[in-house]
Amino acid sequence: MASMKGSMKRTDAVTNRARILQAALAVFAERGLDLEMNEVAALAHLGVATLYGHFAKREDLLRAILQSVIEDALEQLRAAQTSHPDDPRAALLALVSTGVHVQDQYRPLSGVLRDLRLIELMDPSYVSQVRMQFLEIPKDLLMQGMQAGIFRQDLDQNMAAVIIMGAFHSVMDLLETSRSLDELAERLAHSLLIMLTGKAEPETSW
Amino acid sequence: MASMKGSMKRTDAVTNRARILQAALAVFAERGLDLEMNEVAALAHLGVATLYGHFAKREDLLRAILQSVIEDALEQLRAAQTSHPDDPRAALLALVSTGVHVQDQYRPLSGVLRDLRLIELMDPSYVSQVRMQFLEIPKDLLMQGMQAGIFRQDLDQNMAAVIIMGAFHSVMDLLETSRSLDELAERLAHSLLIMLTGKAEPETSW
Amino acid sequence: MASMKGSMKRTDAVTNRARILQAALAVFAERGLDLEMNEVAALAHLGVATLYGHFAKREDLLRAILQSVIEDALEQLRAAQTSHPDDPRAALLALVSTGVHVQDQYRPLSGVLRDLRLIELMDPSYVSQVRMQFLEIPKDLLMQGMQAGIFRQDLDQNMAAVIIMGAFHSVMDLLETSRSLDELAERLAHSLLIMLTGKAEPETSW
Amino acid sequence: MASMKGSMKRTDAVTNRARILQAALAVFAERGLDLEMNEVAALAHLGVATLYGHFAKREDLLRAILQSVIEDALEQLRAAQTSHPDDPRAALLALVSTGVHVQDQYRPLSGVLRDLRLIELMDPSYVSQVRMQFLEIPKDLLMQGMQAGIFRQDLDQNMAAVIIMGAFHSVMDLLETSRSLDELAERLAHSLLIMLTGKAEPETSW
DNA sequence: TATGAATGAGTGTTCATTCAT
DNA sequence: TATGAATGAACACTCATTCAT
Repeated sequence: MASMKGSMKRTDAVTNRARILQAALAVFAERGLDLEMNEVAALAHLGVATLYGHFAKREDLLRAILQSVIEDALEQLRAAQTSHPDDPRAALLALVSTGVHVQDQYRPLSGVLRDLRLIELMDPSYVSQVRMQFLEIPKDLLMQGMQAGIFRQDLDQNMAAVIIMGAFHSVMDLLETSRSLDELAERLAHSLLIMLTGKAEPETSW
Repeated sequence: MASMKGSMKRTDAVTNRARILQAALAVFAERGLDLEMNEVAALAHLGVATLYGHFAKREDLLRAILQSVIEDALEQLRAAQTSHPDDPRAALLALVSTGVHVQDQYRPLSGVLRDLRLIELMDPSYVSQVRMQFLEIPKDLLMQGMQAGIFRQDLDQNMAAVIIMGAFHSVMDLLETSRSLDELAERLAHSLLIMLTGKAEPETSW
Repeated sequence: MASMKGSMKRTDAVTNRARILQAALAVFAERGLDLEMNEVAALAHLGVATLYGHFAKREDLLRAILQSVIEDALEQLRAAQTSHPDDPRAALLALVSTGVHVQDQYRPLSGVLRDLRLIELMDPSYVSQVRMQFLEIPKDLLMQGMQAGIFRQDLDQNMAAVIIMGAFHSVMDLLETSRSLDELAERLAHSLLIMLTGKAEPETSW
Repeated sequence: MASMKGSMKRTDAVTNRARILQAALAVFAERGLDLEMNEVAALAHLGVATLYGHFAKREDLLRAILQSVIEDALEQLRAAQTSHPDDPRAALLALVSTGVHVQDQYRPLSGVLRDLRLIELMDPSYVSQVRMQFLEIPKDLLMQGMQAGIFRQDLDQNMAAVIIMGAFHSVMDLLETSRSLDELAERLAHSLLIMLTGKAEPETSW
C-alpha cells in the first residue's frame, strides 16, 4: 500500500487540492451533505489529515464543493442557454439537455438546495441568490423567445422558469422509460416547446 | 418522574405507535433521512427503548415514516385530482394547491425520493412504483382534460405529468416572492393552465 | 469481557457518576489537566459514552474534578486548622500535616491553579477566589496565634500565609530525605513554628 | 515567500538553533510541557522540519528547553544569592526578588518540576539533582547568614530553604494585591527576614 | 411493556513526525 | 540544510442499539 502511494507522492499541493475536490465531488454526488471525510480521503488516495491541510473543517470542504457544483451547474446551463442566441427553440433544447445531464451529474443538488442544513453552511442570502441565478437562466431564454415571437406572449416568466427547472428534477423519474438521458431530454424539450409556443411542433420519431 | 407521566401511560400500544409516527413525521419534515432516534423519542415524550419496542431498527421506523408520508401525499394529491371530476381546470387548480402544500409539509420528500439511500431502505421496485403512482395523478388529470377537449391534444402525458410534478418542487424557490403558499399555487396553476390548454386564460388579479 | 462487566452492570446512575468522578480523580492525580476520557472510562470500567452521559464535554468533567478537588482540599485544610482552636501550635502542626498530605494526594493541583488553561475552564474570578480561600486558612491560624500571643506580632499575615502554603508545595522535594510524609510534615511544622513564634521550640528527636 | 525570508536565511545552524530555543522558551512559558512543535516553528519563523533537523524528537526539544530553563533559573538565583557575599540581608532581598521574577518568567516551571511526565523526559536522578540544586541556593544563603550571626541559629536549613523556595511559588497568588512584582518581592523578603532573623526589621513604607 | 442509562463502533479533528523538493 | 505538505495514530465526541429494572 505504501509502495502504491509512493509513486504518486509529493504531487504539487495544487494538484492535491484538485484531487480532493474531485474526490469530494464524487462522494457528494452519492451522499450529498452526508459526505464523510474518510471516504473522500480514501477516494483521493490521500491521508485524512491532508484533507484538513486544505480544508480546516468538514464544513469548509462542503462549502467548497457546493460552490464548485453550483458554479459548474450554472455555467453549464448558461452556456447551453446562450448557445443559440437566435434560435430559442434550439436554445431550449440545449438547455433541457444540459439540465437533465446536470441533474444526473449532481443528483443530490436539487434536494440540497432545499435542505435546512444548507443555511448552517452558507449565508442564507447566498442560497436564495443562487436559486434566483438558476431561475434567471430559463427566464432569459423565455424573454428572448417571447421577444422573438416564438414563445407565447402570455407567459409568467417566473412561473415558466420554475416549470422548466422543476422538470429537470422530476423527469429523472422517467429515466427507466427512456433509452437514454438524451432521448429523455429530447422528449422533455419537445413537450416544453409545445407548451411554451402554444403550437404543435413538427413531429419527431417516438 | 414516572408518576408525572403515569397519567398518560399504559395507553394502548396502538396509541404509542401513532405518537411515535407523529413525532417521527415531524422530525422527518425537518431532517429527512437524517432523523435521530433520540429526537423522535423526545418529541414523542417516550423513552428511546419504547421506540425500539415498536420499530426494531431505525430503518424500520424510516420505512414506516416514508410509507406514511408517501401514502398521505398520494392520498392528498389523489383527493385533489378527483375533487372536480367534471372540471379539469378546477381539478388542476386543486392539484397544484395541494401539491404545493404537500411540498411544504414534507419538504425533504422530493429529495429523498431521489436519494440513493432510499434503495437501501425500500425495495427498489417499490420506489419506482411510488414514483409512477405520483405521476399517475397528473396523468389522470391530463387524460380527463384532453378527453374533455379542454387541454390541448398534442401533449405527451408522461412529460406533462413530470412537468406538473416538478413544478411543485421548484416553485418553492419563489415562495419569498409571494404573499402566501396559496397565492403561489394560484399563480403556478394559472401558468400551467395556459400552457396545457394552449389558450389564454381569463385574467386573475395579480 | 462482557461477562466480567455483566455482573456489575446496571448499577445506579448515581453510583456510576461517583465511579466516574473517582476514576477521573485518580487520573487527574497523575495527568492533571491532560486527563484523557478513554483512560477515565477504562479505569471506571465503563464505556466512553457513559462518561458523556454524565458530563457532556471533557471540560465539564474537568470542571467537576477541579471543584471536587478544590472543595476537598479546602475542607481538609480547614478541618485541620480548626481542629485545635485553643492551641495554635497544635493547629499549625495539624495544618502542615494535612497540607503535605493534600499536596501528595493531588499532586498536580498547585501547578494547575497557576495554569493558563484554567481560565479557559473556570471563571477567572472563581479561580482567584479559590486562591484566596486557600490563603484564608493559614491566615486564620496566624490571626489566632498572634492574638493568643504565641506567634510573633510583627507578621504580615498575607505573606506568612503565602509562606506556609508555598512550603507545602516545595517540601515535597525533600520527601526522599525523609522516612515518611508524616515525618516530613513534622519537620516542616517545627521549622515554621520556630519562625512564626520567634523562639526556639522544645527539641524533637531528629 | 522563499525570497522574503531569503535575506535572513542560510544563517548558521547555530543561529537557528538559538532561534528555535528562544521560540520554544516563549511557548514553554505559556504552555509548559504541552508545547506544540508547530507553534514553536511559527514563532521562530522556521519550517517545522527545520526544528526536526535540530531536535530529532519533540522530547529532545523539551529536554533542551528544560535544561535551558533550569540552567537559566539556577544561574539567576545563584547570581542573586552571591551578589552580596557579606550582607545576608541584602542577599536574601536579591534572592527573593530574583526568585519572584524567575517564577514569573517561567511560570509553568515549578509545576513541571513535579510533573510525572518529567521522568519520562529526563533521567529521574537528574530531576532530583536539579531539585537539590535549587534548594542549595537558599541553603547557602542560610549558612552564611547563620554563620554571620544574622539569621537565627536554630534553623533547619533544609526546611528553611524549602520555605523560601516555596514562597516564590505561592506568592504569585498575591500579585493582584500588589502594585508590581518588585513590591511583592520586597514585602515577601521583609517577611522572610523577620522570620529568619527572629527579630523585627526596620520598618519600610507600606 | 416502558424506560433511560450504558455501550461501542464510528466520525471529525489534531499533532508529532516524515519526505520530496 | 530548510521547507511545508502529507500522514496515521490518537483523541473527543455522537448515535443507534441494548439491557436491567
